[in-house]
Amino acid sequence: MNYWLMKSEPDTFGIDDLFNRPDQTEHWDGVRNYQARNMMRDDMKIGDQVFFYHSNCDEPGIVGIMQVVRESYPDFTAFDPDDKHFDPKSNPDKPSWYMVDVKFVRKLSRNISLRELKLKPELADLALLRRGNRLSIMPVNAEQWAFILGLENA
DNA sequence: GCCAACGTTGGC
DNA sequence: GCCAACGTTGGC
Repeated sequence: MNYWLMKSEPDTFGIDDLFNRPDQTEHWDGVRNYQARNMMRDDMKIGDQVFFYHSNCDEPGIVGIMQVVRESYPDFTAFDPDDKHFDPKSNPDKPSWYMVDVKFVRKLSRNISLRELKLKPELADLALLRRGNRLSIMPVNAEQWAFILGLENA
């Protein structure tokens, strides 16, 4: 099983929005970066666990856990001229962009903030903390996953 | 293929 | 609002 971290701005789509979705499930559309797309398309498998990260907000950090419940399929929002993430170069015959479905697992008992994560030498290699990394989807290894969960009740 | 200009992300 | 760090675009 693989572990991931996915970013979203809570003003647009936060952990509570996922919680309130029918079946507590949503497609993760709008990813328009090739590296992130490749991870979703090729590597994200059903059952993979994902940290939900709130970005661009008062206290950026990890707020919950979700899991992959559907593997990659074309991101149809790329075909819709009225959609914010419309991409004229993508079409149903040859889609450029893919997405997965994720399901709410649980909220963390507290927000494990970016500020806190940065203080931990154990997380020096976490992709989220690497200089200049703006990817919206990043891998987390098993050790990092366990360490971060260990912070929850610390 | 190079690279300058531009747009976006996202922490602060 | 600022700005660093990219990724993308397009002229050449």
